[in-house]
Amino acid sequence: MDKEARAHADHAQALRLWLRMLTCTGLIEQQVRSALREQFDTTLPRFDLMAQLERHSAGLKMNDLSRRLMVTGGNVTGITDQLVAEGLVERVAVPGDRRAALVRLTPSGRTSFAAMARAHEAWIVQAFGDLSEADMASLHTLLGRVKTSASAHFQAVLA
Amino acid sequence: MDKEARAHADHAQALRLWLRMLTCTGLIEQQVRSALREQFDTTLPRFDLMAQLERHSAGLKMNDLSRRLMVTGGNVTGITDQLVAEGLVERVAVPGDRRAALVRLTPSGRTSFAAMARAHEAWIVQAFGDLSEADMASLHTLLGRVKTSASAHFQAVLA
DNA sequence: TTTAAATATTTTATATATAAAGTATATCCA
DNA sequence: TGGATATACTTTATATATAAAATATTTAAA
Repeated sequence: MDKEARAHADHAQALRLWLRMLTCTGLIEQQVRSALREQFDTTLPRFDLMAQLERHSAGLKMNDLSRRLMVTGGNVTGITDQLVAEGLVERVAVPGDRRAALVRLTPSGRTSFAAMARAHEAWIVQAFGDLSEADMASLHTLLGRVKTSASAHFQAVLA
Repeated sequence: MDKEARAHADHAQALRLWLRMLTCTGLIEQQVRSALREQFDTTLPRFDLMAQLERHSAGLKMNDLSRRLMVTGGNVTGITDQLVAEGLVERVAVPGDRRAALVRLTPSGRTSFAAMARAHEAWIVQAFGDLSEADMASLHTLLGRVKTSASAHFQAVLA
């Protein structure tokens, strides 16, 4: 196979791989969304936000949530408003800074999240159920390489 | 390690793997969205819809698009409306069925998509640039297992 | 110390997305 | 044939998501 043919093959391979990644992620994500809605009457963005707060019991500023969830601040405002309306989360004033507000789980939110997290874990374990521990370890390693590679070339493409 | 401890380890491993999959997919997807917007003033859903039409030059029914893109019919209606407004796509009556409409690329849409597809391929190749062919092959195989596993357990969770 | 710049968040306008209801047409079958 | 069903699509209401503008407050600087 000459250089050009090999380069062409690489392109097709990378594209096929990307499509399969999207398929896998989408498949599991749809399942999680669907189950969250049916079993807990909630959504994935709300679950994700609560998961961050669960790890930081003192609360997080909107800004922190925005960075950790990798979404815009306006988005965090909307989801937080929903969760506040549902009594699962509360905004607390920050003593030294009247611009900011800490968001944290209410007791009700903490209880509610615990149940969802248990179920969520079970869904994920089930989704990967046919893979051996070795499979999962290899996959984790290879995806680590993808993460590094994609991050490294991110700036280049934007520039 | 006893049975319970091993089970616990599995859970953590599956969750970590899932989070890493989400990170990788999100990283590349954000990059693609951003580049599509900056370089072609369009969006990923529009690109995806046009990609389907490119593969079926005779056109696809809304229904087909909905299944292939794995989104609801209402969603396809909205994106198609946008593309029609931009002159990239057209709705054509189906001879035997007055309910249905074929959607297909206009000449302008075909030209426009060709340029985007070329760039898209380059972005993806770049994102996976640090992986060897062997890495990509392994990843493809392992993700095949994930796809099968997640599909198999999909019904079980919903039931 | 007043202004300028930076930070934290919300608001606005717009684009996806979904589920569920609505409209129109086709098909089936008694 | 003609009414029940199914199919194809759109519409509606609502929830995410973004970018960009607006608001409020803090910090830095001249």
